[in-house]
Amino acid sequence: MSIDVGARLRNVRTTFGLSQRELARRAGVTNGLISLIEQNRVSPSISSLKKVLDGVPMSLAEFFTLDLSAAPQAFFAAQELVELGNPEVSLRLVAAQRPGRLLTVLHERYAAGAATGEEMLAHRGEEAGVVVRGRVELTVGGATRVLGPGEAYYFSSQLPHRFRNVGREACEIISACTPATF
Amino acid sequence: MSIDVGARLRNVRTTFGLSQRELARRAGVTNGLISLIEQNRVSPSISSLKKVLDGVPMSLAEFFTLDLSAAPQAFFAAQELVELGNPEVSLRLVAAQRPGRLLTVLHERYAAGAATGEEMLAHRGEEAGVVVRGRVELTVGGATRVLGPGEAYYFSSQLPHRFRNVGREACEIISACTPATF
DNA sequence: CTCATGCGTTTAGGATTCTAGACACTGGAG
DNA sequence: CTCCAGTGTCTAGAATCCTAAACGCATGAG
Repeated sequence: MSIDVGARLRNVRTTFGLSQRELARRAGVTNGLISLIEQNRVSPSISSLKKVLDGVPMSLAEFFTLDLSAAPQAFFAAQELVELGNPEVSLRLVAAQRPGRLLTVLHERYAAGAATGEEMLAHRGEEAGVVVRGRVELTVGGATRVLGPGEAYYFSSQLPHRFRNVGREACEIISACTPATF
Repeated sequence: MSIDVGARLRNVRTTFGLSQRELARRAGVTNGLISLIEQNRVSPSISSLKKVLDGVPMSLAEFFTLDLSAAPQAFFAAQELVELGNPEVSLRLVAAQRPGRLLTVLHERYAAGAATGEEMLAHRGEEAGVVVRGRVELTVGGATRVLGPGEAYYFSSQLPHRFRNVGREACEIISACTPATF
């Protein structure tokens, strides 16, 4: 085998921020299998590799087309950003496929009235961003503020936080956080 | 499995004019395995599918990227022709990937002094072509003739035949044969 | 500290793939 | 016709994949 399936899979999995167990759960296989494949201790059957990639999701064609030796891509067209959200809250990730990435940079778009959810978010690291369109209500550790175009934020992600679009139009934010959480 | 690996492999194999046994020999596997894969009776491991495709040859990326549902390609850039020969005798095949192809059309290029080999060729079907550059000596069933640019040939492929470049420059031929032998 | 939760790894054994060889069929030569 | 060489298919058993369950190691909470 000249092609390193294990390294490819590990790259894909970590790029999408999944643990072996989480990917295994989504794919309907065991975490042990993911481990064995990533160590090249087995050469998976097409059917099981297909199942695993469905959990990402990624096609077999994309998987084998990945060029790991290529110099990291520096520029990305809008269409190249990877969509992680839903129709209400669109989260478009910059450089999703870059291995060992330390930053998560997102182009976020909230429909009118949309929010990050009922529960407050809280995770490790720090995050910051700038509003580019519309008006967004940001709550951080008990404090709440409405931000408009050109205004920005920066806080420790451990503080419970939530974004909510309080305007009547869609709003857009460019955000970053570290370490990479997506 | 939504992806039909068996049909894909059978398409690839027949497109290249190989029998299950011949492909198996080149790939270093058994003909039974080729049969089982093509019937989707097994889901091959990546390592064995890789071995099989190496016998064609074709990469895993190409294999999974094949779009069998696409309308047949009608036009081909020079770079899209598939090289089947060697540095001495270059054979560039038109529409190599088209399944169920009845014709083999080649852009052939012979280096000075190069020939199709010591042995005479003989196979089923008929073939024809036109010389576009240089001078080529063509032997068919005991008769020999030197052809130059604009001259052509047509014969039953059962007759033993051989091509030899007798000029001092490279020569080129556009040839066709049916049924598809490559 | 202990405990709980999460991580990747390892292993025995059941499930599947793969090989070696035989089988049946076809087309061409003598 | 027989014989030969080619084709694809099938099957028992060896080899490999895959699962289930455990392990050891971290990190964070109480």
